[in-house]
Amino acid sequence: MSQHRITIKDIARDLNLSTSTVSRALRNHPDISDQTKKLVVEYANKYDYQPDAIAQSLKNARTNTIGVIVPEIKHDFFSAALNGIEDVTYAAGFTIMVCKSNESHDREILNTRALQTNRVAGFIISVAQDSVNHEHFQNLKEKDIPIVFFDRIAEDVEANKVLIDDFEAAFNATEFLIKKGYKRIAHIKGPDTVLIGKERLNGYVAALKKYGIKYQSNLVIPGGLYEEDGIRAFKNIMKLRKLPDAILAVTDPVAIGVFTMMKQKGLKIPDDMALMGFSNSEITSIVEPSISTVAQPAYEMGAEAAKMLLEEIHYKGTNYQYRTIVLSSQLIERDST
Amino acid sequence: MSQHRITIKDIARDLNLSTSTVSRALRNHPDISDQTKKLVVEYANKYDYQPDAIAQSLKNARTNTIGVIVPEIKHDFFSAALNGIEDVTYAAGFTIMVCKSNESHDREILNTRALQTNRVAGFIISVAQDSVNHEHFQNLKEKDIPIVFFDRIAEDVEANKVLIDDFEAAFNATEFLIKKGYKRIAHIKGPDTVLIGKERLNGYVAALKKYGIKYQSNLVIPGGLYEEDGIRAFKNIMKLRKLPDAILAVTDPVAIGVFTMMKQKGLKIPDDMALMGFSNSEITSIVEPSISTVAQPAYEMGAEAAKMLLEEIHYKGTNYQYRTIVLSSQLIERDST
DNA sequence: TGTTATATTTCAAACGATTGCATTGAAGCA
DNA sequence: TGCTTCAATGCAATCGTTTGAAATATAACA
Repeated sequence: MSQHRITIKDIARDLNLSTSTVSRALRNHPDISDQTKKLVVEYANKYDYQPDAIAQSLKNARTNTIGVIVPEIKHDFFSAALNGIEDVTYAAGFTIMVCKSNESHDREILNTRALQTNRVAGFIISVAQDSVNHEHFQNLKEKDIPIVFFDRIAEDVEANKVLIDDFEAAFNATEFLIKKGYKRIAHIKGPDTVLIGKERLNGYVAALKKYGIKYQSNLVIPGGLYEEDGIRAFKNIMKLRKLPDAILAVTDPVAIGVFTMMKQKGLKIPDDMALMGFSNSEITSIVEPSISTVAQPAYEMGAEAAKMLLEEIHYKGTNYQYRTIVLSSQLIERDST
Repeated sequence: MSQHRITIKDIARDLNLSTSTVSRALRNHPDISDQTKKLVVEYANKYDYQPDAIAQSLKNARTNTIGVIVPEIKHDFFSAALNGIEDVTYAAGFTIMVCKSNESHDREILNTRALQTNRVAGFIISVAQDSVNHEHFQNLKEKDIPIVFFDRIAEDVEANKVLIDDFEAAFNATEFLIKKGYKRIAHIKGPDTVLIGKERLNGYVAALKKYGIKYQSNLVIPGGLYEEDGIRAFKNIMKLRKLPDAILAVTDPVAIGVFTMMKQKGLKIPDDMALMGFSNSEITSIVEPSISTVAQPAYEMGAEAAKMLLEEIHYKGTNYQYRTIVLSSQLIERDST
């Protein structure tokens, strides 16, 4: 019943050749005569021979698999990035192993172990929110396993990186709000552990400063990255003695959380309060009023990360130079501001 | 620099033991003395020994990897299903290789080949829209590689399957619209190649019949599965001599396409026309008016598919019985109807 | 015909882990 | 002392492929 797959040995036996000859014939080695090559290749095609990637990997000490670790899959930004990664790696004949850290440091560690155990040729990682240290990444580096970080960078790890200029993007977004005439702009910030959170906060602060607006710490609301964080933050905003007239949320999901709360409370957007998100999730363009946001090129970030990783994997020289690619983000003005 | 990973051989050499003893000690084989076990295990921990999954796979003729093929990643339904799959397989010590068919038959074939080459222990598949035949799946079956299909089933392949009762769900949705008093209910259908499309259409037709409403073929609009299909279909609907008073879309993305067009055309939802989607994407609850839809338990479908697959992989008996799990869908009434 | 060069092909080891079988050593017993 | 028994360990083959080196066959030349 189970006709197990045909191997090089089978071909060698049936054709009265040695496995080495078959192997070389299939890889078009110059030593092998055209006649033999033809024979072998035809036989291989006839019986649908496919080399065993596992055996090849063992021999070559390297797989054609890329390990990908993301905090979450069901999230427009990450699923778009995964699309980009998959397309590029697929085109290069690689396969991706996808792990999800669930924003947990421990699970991220286990993910790196599992993927390492599977000898992936390299890693593409977006760091978990709760990642308190990066020993597990340093560990990979010590073993010379290439890593590319995207969006959620590990600052202290030397590696290729793909990101947008979060500082600049937040600066522009804030500047935009200021120029629109908003006076009390609140910012719902991300977790302190995540670099993008810090950068975006800094951009916000810098823009206020440039326009001579006094920075008020009570207008910076601790938030998070997801919808429930936005909901929680909004409730805290509503407790303020004096309400802001605009909110800059650190991510779109946070903005969505705020958005639903605003509607629920009967607040008019943008008249009572303006709202701005971050990353141009599909949803921000469809809700009403549509939400202004900063478009992050998620697909491209994934694709660029994959390209860089493949480049590093194939690099043969001695001292490889890490790069950081900063993709441009784009402010998208909609009805919420 | 690159301190390559430590192997059983290294341990054996350093401890003056044979590799067999080390291997057995690590797997807690009864033949090995406690003293030796302790020695080996401590040494292994000290140097962070991790067995090479590739070598193990080669020996065992089986990996701890599950191959997943979905038509698309950036889609609420699939990314939620992927979450379910990842959680279950992760808990079982398996890793997933994710491929995306882009709804293309050819790419689906190449995906199955690539994953097979990587000797995945089994497949979880949602069939591509353009999949014209299923030889590549039959091929896997002949090699006794377990497959579980979810949502987009291959009817003609005997295997485990996870789906919702699309017929019933569409029937209920249509019945619901009828009871709400809608008289001319149009249906934007999916591609004929996809089973869920056919089933949903049948459910729609059956409900009309039950309530003595004459089936009008011009109210069944060829659509597709995605937003652009909805947009296209809506344009065709607007060409009808007599407009429908409700639209049942085959998927949420299609409904979203219709939704944006309706807004653009200034149609009042649900007064001018009601709208109903399929699968409860997050977005349907946030837009205004919110869109009624049929909730598909996407995460659970993925999780169930993964559980079934693991069960089949671990099955030791002789004649395995395939099952089809039908998860219940739930009609969610919102403002669009 | 013997020698050398060249074209093909085979041998054998290797990748890292597992496992049936053989070996070793010590204890137990007559 | 010789034999058996049993626990503990080692040997060697194996999974499927690759690859340096050796072997063989063929041709070419003197």
